[in-house]
Amino acid sequence: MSPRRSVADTLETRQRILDRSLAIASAEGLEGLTIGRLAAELGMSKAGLLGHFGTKETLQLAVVDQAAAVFQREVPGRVKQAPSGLPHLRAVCEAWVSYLEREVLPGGCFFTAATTEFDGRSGRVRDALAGMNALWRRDLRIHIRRAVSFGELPQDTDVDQLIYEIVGIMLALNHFLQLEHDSAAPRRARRALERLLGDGRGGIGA
Amino acid sequence: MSPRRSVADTLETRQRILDRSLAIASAEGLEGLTIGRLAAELGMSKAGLLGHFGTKETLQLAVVDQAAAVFQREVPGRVKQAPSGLPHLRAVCEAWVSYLEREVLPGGCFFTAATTEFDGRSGRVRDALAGMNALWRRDLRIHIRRAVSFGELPQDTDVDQLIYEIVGIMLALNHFLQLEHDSAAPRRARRALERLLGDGRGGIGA
DNA sequence: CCTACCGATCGGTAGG
DNA sequence: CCTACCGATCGGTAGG
Repeated sequence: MSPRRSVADTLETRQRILDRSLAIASAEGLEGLTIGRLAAELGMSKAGLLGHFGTKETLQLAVVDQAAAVFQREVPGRVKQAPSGLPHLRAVCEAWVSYLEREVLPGGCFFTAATTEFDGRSGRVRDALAGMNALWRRDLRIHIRRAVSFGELPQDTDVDQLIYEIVGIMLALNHFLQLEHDSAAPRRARRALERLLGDGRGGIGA
Repeated sequence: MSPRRSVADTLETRQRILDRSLAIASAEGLEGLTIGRLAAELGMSKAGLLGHFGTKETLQLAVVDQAAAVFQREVPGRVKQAPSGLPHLRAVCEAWVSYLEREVLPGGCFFTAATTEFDGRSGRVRDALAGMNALWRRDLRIHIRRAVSFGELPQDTDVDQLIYEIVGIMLALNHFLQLEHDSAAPRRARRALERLLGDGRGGIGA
């Protein structure tokens, strides 16, 4: 009565495809992820592979979700125990730096690469990437607001300005690590963050 | 005696190819710049087009040079009259923000897009991009050092830290403009720069 | 600068 | 999950 492939096997295959896809896409881009190459690396046929996703765009959307899951696990997932407010914000930023420093994914931050690749286009992949970025900024905003309400950051802190500057620090970290292989970059990122969030005196007033 | 195509005509055609190539590449990436599409948009044959460059890689390298020429004209070229030292550094950064704000190239900063696209690869294009980035950082370094020696920035300024943070501000500007179409981003960039370079008191000490 | 052509690869489908 | 196949496009070349 049981099918030759159980549901569990199917899900496992799907996960294998996604893991390999994410590795390829973070190193070579979401367009560089081609069906033929992916099938060859996985030792399966293109048709068998496409059976799991239907089209390349659906695969790309699934890869975006997978990347978000990895980021969620490696950054906010590592600091759940940090006290609310400024300590949590600092812990999240440190986990973010560490995530980039450890090169969890080959080619650095998947979202930086994919966002830069798709920001000039339109369609569902671009929208999904923009949505993930917006969700993450919302997380940051929550932590910043808490830190302000707890008096750990100045009352006149410009929240969006602070988010802007944190994002810039992370983009620069990815840039100097990936293009220059600059091992001093994580230190520079931490120092810049320290200046923004260090002791509550360096905050960004209005 | 004169050839059907003069040297001037040939150079003009070459420039037409480069201008169009740069527009395509900054919007769609250096790999998205395909010979067939470029030839179609220019109303010429692929063979005629390749006659000017030989291979796609040579074309890509020429596009990198062209992008550098545009950046040179639009950023340092616009502030030659600014007084040496901190005023020059601030003028260069303002021209850089303005360059991104005006969207001189469709799709934003060509170098940001191309660098992210090629940072995980090897080869001449990647090396050319890394070289251009290094040259530009050298320019910034010169201006920062002058500002320090003139006493306009603190003596203990960490020059590479300052470059890191300026680059982050510009990467974030490109990110928020291109992905979020956030019209407040230039203001945030200027504010962040003001905090770094504003009045000589916000400098980055060691 | 052109036409005509090459092998390779693209995303995807038919049929099983 | 497979084989076999599709039309389209890729970078590039031969020959003029």
